[in-house]
This record gives sequence, C-alpha cells and structure tokens, in this order.
Amino acid sequence: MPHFIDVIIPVPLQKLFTYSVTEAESQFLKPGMRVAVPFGKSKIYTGIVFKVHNNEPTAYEAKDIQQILDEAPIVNPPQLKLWEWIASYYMCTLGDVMRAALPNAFILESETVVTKSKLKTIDESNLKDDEFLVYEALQHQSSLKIHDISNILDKKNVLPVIKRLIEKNAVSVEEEVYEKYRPKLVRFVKLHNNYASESALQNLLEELSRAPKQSEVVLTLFSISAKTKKPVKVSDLSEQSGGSSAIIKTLIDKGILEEYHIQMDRVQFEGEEAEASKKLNEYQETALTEIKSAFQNQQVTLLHGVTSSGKTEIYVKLIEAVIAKGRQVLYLLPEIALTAQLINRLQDYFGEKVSVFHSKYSSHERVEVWNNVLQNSAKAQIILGARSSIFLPFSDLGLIVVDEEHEQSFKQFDPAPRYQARDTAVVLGYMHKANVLMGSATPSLESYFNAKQNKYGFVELKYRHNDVLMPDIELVDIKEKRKKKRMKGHFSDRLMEEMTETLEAGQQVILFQNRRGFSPIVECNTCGHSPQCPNCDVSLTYHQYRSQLRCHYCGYVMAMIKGCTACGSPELDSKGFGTEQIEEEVKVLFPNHKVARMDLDTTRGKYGYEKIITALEQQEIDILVGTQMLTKGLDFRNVRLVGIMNADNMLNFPDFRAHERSFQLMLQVSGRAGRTQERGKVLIQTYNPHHNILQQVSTNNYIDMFNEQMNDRYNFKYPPVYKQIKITLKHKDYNRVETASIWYAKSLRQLFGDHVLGPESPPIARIRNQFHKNILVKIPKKQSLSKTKEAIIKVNNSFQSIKDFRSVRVILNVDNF
DNA sequence: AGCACGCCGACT
DNA sequence: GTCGGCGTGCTC
Repeated sequence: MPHFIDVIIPVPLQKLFTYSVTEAESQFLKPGMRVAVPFGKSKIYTGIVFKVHNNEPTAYEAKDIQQILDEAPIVNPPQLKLWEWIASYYMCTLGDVMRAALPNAFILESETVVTKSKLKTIDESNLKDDEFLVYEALQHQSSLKIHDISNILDKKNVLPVIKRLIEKNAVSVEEEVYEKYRPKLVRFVKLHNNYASESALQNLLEELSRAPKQSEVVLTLFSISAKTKKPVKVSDLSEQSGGSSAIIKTLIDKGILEEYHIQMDRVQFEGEEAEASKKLNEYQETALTEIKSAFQNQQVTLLHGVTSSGKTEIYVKLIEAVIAKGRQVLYLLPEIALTAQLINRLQDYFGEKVSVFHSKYSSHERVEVWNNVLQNSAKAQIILGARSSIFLPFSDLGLIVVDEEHEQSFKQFDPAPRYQARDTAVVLGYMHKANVLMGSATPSLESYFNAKQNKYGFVELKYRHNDVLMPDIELVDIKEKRKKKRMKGHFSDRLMEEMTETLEAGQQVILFQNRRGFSPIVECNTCGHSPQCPNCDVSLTYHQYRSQLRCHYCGYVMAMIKGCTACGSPELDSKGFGTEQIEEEVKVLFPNHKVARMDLDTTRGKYGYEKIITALEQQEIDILVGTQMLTKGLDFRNVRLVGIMNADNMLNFPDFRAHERSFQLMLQVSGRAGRTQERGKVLIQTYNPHHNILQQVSTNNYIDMFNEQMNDRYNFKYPPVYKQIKITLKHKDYNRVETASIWYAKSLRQLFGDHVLGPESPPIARIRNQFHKNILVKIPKKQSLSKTKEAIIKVNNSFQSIKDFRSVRVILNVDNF
C-alpha cells in the first residue's frame, strides 16, 4: 500500500500538499513533525505534517519528501486544531498561520549555492563581462550565494547570468538547506587532570612563577571554583583574572587547562529566590472570591478594575492556584506593556517558572521558550508574552490572563493571519478547558457587552490601592484661552501654573501628545504649497532634531527644505504639532528642569524604552513628553500632574471607535498621575470642553460612555452589535482598483444588500504607491458567520478568475477593529 | 508568495 | 539586434 502525507507549506496557498513517503516513514511520521520537501522547480521548503494517510492523489503524481527534520512533533494536536480555527475564522491559509506561529528558526529554507564546475578547461574568452566577474570570484571563493552575486554584479536579477554560466559549464548550482537554530554553547575551563594531585600542582605553580600573568589566571580559577563550586566560564575567568583570551589559550595549548562546552539556555532567569505573594486588601480579596465563583459557571470573566487598583496581585493569586495543580498559565499583555517592571514583579513571586516571549526576542531565544513549553518544563510553566504567545505549544493550560484587554495591539493587522489574540485566547482556553480572565481599567465595548449579555462573568474593583483617590481631572478650554491671549505656544496659563507648582514641590509631570515629530504639515506662506510624500497621499512630517521631513506611512525621508519647492519662497510655516515641538517649548518655558521625550523615535533600540523609564523612576527627568506609549501600565511613584496637550485630534479621528479609544487613552494616561498618597491632577486641553466623551472622562464615568457609545453602535450597526469584515483592495493603478472594487462590492451587494458599505477610498488613498479601496460587510448576529464567509470566498474566487483583476491584491480582515 | 516563461519597449 | 520590464500561470 502506498503511503502519503498532507503537508502545510508556509506560503499563502489554500491547499495542503500531498507527498509520498515510504512505509517506514509513514510509521514514523506524526502530525506536527517537520519535513523538508521539494516545492516548485528547485526550492526546498519546510512543511508541517498535517495528516498521514493512504489516499493516492489522482490528478498528479506526489513527489517524495526530501528529509524528516524532527524525531518528535514540535507542534502538538491542540495547536493544529487552533491553527485550523484561526485559518477558517480569520479567512487565511494554514500556511499563513504556520508562518506566524512558528519561530523563524524552525522554518528551514534552501538557498541556491553556486560553485565552480568540475570541468577544468573553460574558454574564458567565451565569457561575457558579468559572467567573467562571477567566474573570477569563484577562483578565490569556493562557493557563492545568490545574494553575493548580486553584490558583485550590482544588480538584483542575476539568474540569467548564472543560467548562461551553467550552459557554458563554468559553474554548477545546488540547493543548500541549513538549520537556523544552533544551541548556544558556552565555553568552560578546568584544570587538566594531570594536575589533580597536590604535588603536580605545586610543580605547576613553580613552573609558572616566571609567567606571572599565567599564574594569576590559574590562581583566579582556583578561587572562583572554590567560591561557587560550579564550572567556570572562560568569560568569567578572563574578566576576574584580567588575563586576556590569548593567555588562556596559551594555558589550554600547554595542556594546563582543559576547555569544554555546555549547552546553555539563552533566556535565563538570574534573580533572587521567590518571595511570598502579597496579602490582598479587602477589595481585592472580594474580587478574587467573585472571580473564582464566576469561573464556576463561566469560562471567561472580565475584571473591570480602576487604574492602580492592584489587578496584578489578583492575577498572581490565581496563577499560584493554577500552577500548584501543575497546569500551565499564559499571561498575555500588549507588547509595549511588557516592561522590565512587570517581568521583575512576576519573577519575584514565581522565580524561574516564568518565561517571557515577545517579538524583541531573537529567534533563537524563541525556540528555547518554545521547546520548554513543548516539554512542559517547569521553566516555562508561566508564559508572560505578547499576542504571538498564543501560538506556543501548550499541553495543559489552566489559566489565561489577558491584561489591558482593551488594547488594540492584540489585533494583528498585517500580514495575515489578522487575528485578535484576546479572542483567540478564548478559543484556546476552551480547547484546554482553561479559564480566561480579561482585565482592564477601561474595558473594550465588546468585552463589556459580552459581560452584560452574561456571556462572560463580570467582576468590578472600584477602589485604588491604599485608598488613593482618583486623580482630579480638569478641562481647559483653549479656544477661550486663545481669545484672551492666555496661551504660550501650546500651553495654557492653567497648565503652566500646575506645572510650576508640581515642579516646585519636586514632583514630576507627564505631557501627552498623540503625535510624534515636530509638526505634521509644513506650509509655504506665499503659495500655500506643502511637501508631500512621493509614495503616499500624505504631507510629510517635520522632524526638527534631525532636520528631516518624513513620511510616517512608508518611512520616506528627505532633508528639510530651505525654501518652498514650488515657488522658492523661504518663508515656511508649520501647522499642527507633535511631541518634538512640545519638548522644545518646555525647554524654553522651564529652562531649569530636565525634559525627555518618549515616542517611537526615542525608543527604537532594544533598551531605549527601559532607559527612559529608569531615568524617570530615578527622577533624573522632571517632565516627560510622550505619545500613547506612556499609557501602558507603568507605575510611577512621583508623577503628580498629567497634561493632555490636545484632546481634539483623537476625538475627531475618522473611525467608529474614535470616541471609545479617546476615552480609554485619556483615562489610561490620567491613571499615571498620583499613584501614591497624594491626589493626582490631570489637565485636558481642548477646543471643545462640552464634548460628551470629555465630560465622561473627567467624571470617570465608564457606564455613561458605554451606554452612549452602544447607542451609536446599535444605530449605525457597528460592532459589537454587528460583526464586520473589511475587504481592502490595492493596486498601483487607481482606475484598476476602482473598477475592481465596484465589481466586488456589486457582487457582495447581490448577496447582502444594504449590509455592504463602499467601495470607499480611505482617508489616505495611496500608501507606498498603492491605491486602496475599502469595502465593509456588516453581519447581523443572527446571520451565520461561517456561511457569510463561505459566500465571500465564493465572490473572491470569481473575482480572482477575472483576468483584469488578478493583479489587484485583496485583503480580508475579519473583526477589523 | 516565489519563480519561470513569454511577450514587448529601450538601448548599445 | 539583446536586455530587462512585468503580466500569467503553477506549485503536490
């Protein structure tokens, strides 16, 4: 009987691919193992075995696999089930999910390697210039990669050259597969066994008395191993003895020292022993009891706890209970909130049971965490991670915590799979029969709605830790202030007063402006022209500190212009303002205080973010200016005043969630003020102080906000009342997307009528030289979601079969918010 | 998604 | 005349 396997290939193709295997291989292979398979003309890909079976394909002949890459599955059955769910719910392929789920280092790729041909006699005069260059290079190097060749020839498409060289028998090519993951080996040294005896040692030291550096190294080795009783790392030895690696090498060469390697985890916890978790206050205690009882009936529970109410301590208690039963815990956080602060706090309680997983980790580090989870090792019983940690190979999850549940960044927008990690976590929890706890000070409407509908359990925590009062929020009408000339730049007199008072009391100020750079528009005073991005339909943002104009959509950068590019006039004006400009103004207004800025531009490096936070904690900064990065769960003891420079630009954002988001953002920033005994103060500058959202923010009235926003959502058929799927079409030719999107929307309308909106050009119609069109499908709760998706897929298939539309890229985004 | 094949304009 | 652009089709 012939044997076959169905394999997931990491390409966005709907189908699985069937390969033929031997009897023995079919016995050995299990779903979730990796295989290397030939794909297309020459490439070799890594695939995941999905199914082992005996059904011979009829339409084609299955190829043989190239190699089996694992001894045991690296993806477990519950994961494959989750992959299938994600692919079907978020309308993408299993290959897309595989790409997102597996650490990069698991996906081997083949690379074409060019080597010199074995035939010795080549008529060099027969070669053309570029062919000769490659041939010449191969005389010095045994092999070249495609990438090297394009460097040598300084062009991107080098395949024709290689092809001609092959024809002339000058070179040959092969596909080289290599494993990306290598265990980290650390070098250790010990004294050679020859010197184990006392007398031999004595002799050695005498021998070395004329080489003081060497004897210093040997003596340090003794003292370290006496102290720690552990193997001695070469790096430690070199550091503590002051002996260079050359000296150590000499000792090894002489046979005095012996070197050896040990495989080490890259991700290691180096800290104190675990301490006991904190005792909860009465409110926390009540909330904990309520959560536990909610979990009796409900798989998911929402914890609505005001900022600084001590939600983390409650999570800690729940985690303790779950790990005591030997089950695993996943603690999900938005990427940006994954700070050293929180990691340390959890490690203080749970020591090395905590592993961290997020995108700043190298792919080797991720493989290690993956393997630890797969083996259900104690090191990875608790995973603290960003959205992609839902893909880890859990075998027995007992609890998932989704902290800052309202955060948008749980949703992946690009590339596919466009999943919402919070919602996927609920499905994951269901598969493992694990409870899911969502926590937030400002829950998303959809979660709060679910709680109200009794789909989720609901627990509230209304009081701040130590009974600290909620900050006092004051709205400042800057329209009024401008009229009365009480503004200095972007600062109202009220804000100045409060800042002065706070700074004089030796306390800190946070200023929030949700836009980076200096000013978003540069405009010529004479002709009104403003520089635009050549690739996108947006104005370029002025960044003063580098004297550049930049596009925040495609990353285009140019030097700041000296005069107007249209009329040459040197008089340029800037409109709007960003964090950079606020920072500049603060420097002028408060010259004696230290200012820092926190936005995407100042936190680029791996530790950029930490540096600013530490400086603020240690009070090296008096005033911190920043974007929404400031909002994420940071606990600053000495911040008393928060200033929101302009509330209007977020309220007027063209999105149905703009109001909800503004409310969340403002309350979250406000929560940074006054976390200790003293009551904090928040000033919100706005042109429209009577806006309902601002009133609701200033009274911390979540319920009002919820009811009012839900009203709109009912009236306008938006989520969470309706589900929605956004379809985006992109093409570099405007007319092509336009015709295509009209066709697409028309076909959808035949099925769903008025529940189809668009096509519409988004506010920024062109990004990276691609024109965009959006179509929105609204789906009533009663309508079957899976049937709707099937219908959309049908429309999509007929769309793809029209020749003129095939080059239009289509993006399906389920729950696109 | 890659990658090969094939057809057409822009240069030496 | 060739080189290289990209539209079209296929991948077990």
